[in-house]
Amino acid sequence: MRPTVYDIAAAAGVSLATVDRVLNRRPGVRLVTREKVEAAIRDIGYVRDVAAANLAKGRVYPLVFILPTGDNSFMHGLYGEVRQAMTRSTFDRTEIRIVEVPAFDPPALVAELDALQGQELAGVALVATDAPEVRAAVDRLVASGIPVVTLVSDLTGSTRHHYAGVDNIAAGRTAARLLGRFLGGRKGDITVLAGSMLVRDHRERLEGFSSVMAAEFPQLRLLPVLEGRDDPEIANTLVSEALSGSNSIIGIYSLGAGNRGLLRALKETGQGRELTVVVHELTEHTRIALLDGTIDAVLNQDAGHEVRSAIRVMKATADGQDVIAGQERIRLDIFLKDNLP
Amino acid sequence: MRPTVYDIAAAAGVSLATVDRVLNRRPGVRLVTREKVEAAIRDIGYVRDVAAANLAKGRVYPLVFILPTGDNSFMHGLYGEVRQAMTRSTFDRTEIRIVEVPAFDPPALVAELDALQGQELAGVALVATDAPEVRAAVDRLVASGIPVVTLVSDLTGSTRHHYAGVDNIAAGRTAARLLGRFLGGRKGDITVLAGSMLVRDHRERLEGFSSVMAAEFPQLRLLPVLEGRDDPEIANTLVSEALSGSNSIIGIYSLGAGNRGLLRALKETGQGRELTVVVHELTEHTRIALLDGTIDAVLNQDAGHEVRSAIRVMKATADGQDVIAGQERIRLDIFLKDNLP
DNA sequence: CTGTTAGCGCGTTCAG
DNA sequence: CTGAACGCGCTAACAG
Repeated sequence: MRPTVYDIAAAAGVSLATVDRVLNRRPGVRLVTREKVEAAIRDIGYVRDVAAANLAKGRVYPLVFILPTGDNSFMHGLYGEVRQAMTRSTFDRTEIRIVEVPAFDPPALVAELDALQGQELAGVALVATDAPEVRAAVDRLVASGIPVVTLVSDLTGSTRHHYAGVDNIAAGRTAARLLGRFLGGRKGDITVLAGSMLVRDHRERLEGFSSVMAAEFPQLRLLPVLEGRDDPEIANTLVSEALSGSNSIIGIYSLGAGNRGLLRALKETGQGRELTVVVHELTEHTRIALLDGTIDAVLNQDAGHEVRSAIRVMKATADGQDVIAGQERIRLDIFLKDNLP
Repeated sequence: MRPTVYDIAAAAGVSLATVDRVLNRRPGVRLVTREKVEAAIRDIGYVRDVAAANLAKGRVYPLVFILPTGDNSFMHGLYGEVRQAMTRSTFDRTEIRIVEVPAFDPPALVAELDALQGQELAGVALVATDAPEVRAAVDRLVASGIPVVTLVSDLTGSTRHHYAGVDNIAAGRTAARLLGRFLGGRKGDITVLAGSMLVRDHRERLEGFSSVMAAEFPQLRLLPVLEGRDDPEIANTLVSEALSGSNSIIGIYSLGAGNRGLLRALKETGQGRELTVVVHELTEHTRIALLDGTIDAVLNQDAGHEVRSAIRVMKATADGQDVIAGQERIRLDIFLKDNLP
């Protein structure tokens, strides 16, 4: 039988309350007593039963997800996954609240972040816009003792506890190699469609993409990046213009959202041209395009996995526990038409 | 506050013990009483607190993993993951036992399966060898009330509760498309190295591979399948012979384990030839080969995810709960040299 | 057939 | 600074 608080009380020759105080780092225990108890804990190899502790405490984990507004399928999916998680709240002992902020708007994000100060939270997850003031606001939150995890897009250099998202440099590199190899030695131009260079994930994807392109596929030339703000309308316009303006374009890499617009442009302006296309995020639109051959590969991050992982990590961080690293690594999914879920 | 057993007792006008009896489908309750209680449960929207129940019961989940012996990195990895899981046993309330059986040996597997009958188990996970007698033995186990999940290789047509592994037909199809597109229109022969046609996962991969090859890459011709029994030595011999015997081979698909042997053959006999190679399972060997360009893509199943998923499913099945479907889907990982974990 | 009661492992008053 | 005692939501004897 696994040792309990009774065992350690007996071993240390103190009462339960004292054991509890040292377990929960509460004041009111003399140094000598504390050390005696800590020794006992180590000796008998005690591990706290979190379930029983939570039961006794009636613990719930109040969690906040800060998500950007935005009319694209990926964000819709992300919202959906968070709502799914809310569904399991009673079971998980979580209490999830969604806060919406305008996309690509650092001041708005900072305001929401600061508004969370002082609220008794077990964690906040945010899709970070990469700006110094956001970094500072996150650091303030962390300093106030709240577990913070970035979701989808990271905030390197901040003190956030964890990042629940894919390695975007690797994603860009992978896209470059797929595109390069699928083009099989052909020579021509590549157009890159991004959302905004204000978010780190897009910048990183571009960085990875460019470096592999330059190093390994010199016969392919990168055109200036198109910024579609993850908006289908803008994306459509930009890609249509690009395609009409040049017929040396043989490949497209769409590293942001708003692919609905890209697909429309491909169907209309791209009609009859042989384009190799790699895009990010599996949605109902990109799925169909993959199946009908309009695009060749989809790189994806599993929003459900990201949300569940973020929750696990926030809970664990809130209790000072550690997590299974391998389980929390968000993988880059590569979908061809053959391995769609 | 979420309703408890007390609330339902009050609502139904009975005692706790009676409530407990109907909750746990135990005998000793009159039909009318039972119905009254069930109505109350529905009315107040009661959901049982599994953690509290497990605490009260002192419940542990005795689990058995039946794994094949075999000197290849994938199986070593799988063992490692199960051992990792054993590490978390106290935390998970699991009690995991590993049973080893010779690989590709239906009678041995059946014997072990039957030996498990009557043991009070919360679940058994097995890497299934696909044979009618195995199917029957699994069905017997299921009939005796033990949750059974297949791991890595499925046993279609049996009554196993769940399969924790990748879709191997999709894996084969994906391999074909990667190989076909990476070869960019070149014409030549493709060699397939398998472990054994006795395991369903290998048969399915071959099936998926062949069908996409035939339908979409007619310029590529499949050579007769090599069966290496997932053994590095045998694989080395077979591949070396194949390569020496023909110089029209331009691609290789290794759909089983034992890639150490394949890699040796490629280094020695394949020296200087331009081969496009797709293999299964990321191991220390295939990782290096991917990085140094000996192979072009690795298809992988995350053994850690498979094991954790199998455990979650067995526990849930044992308690009659349901699982998050999306979470238990085992994805096919595609690794290029750029997105290695 | 049904009800009472004492725990499971832990946290938390409230006296001492 | 320390200890005794009760309760979290649920199960399991043991009575009736």
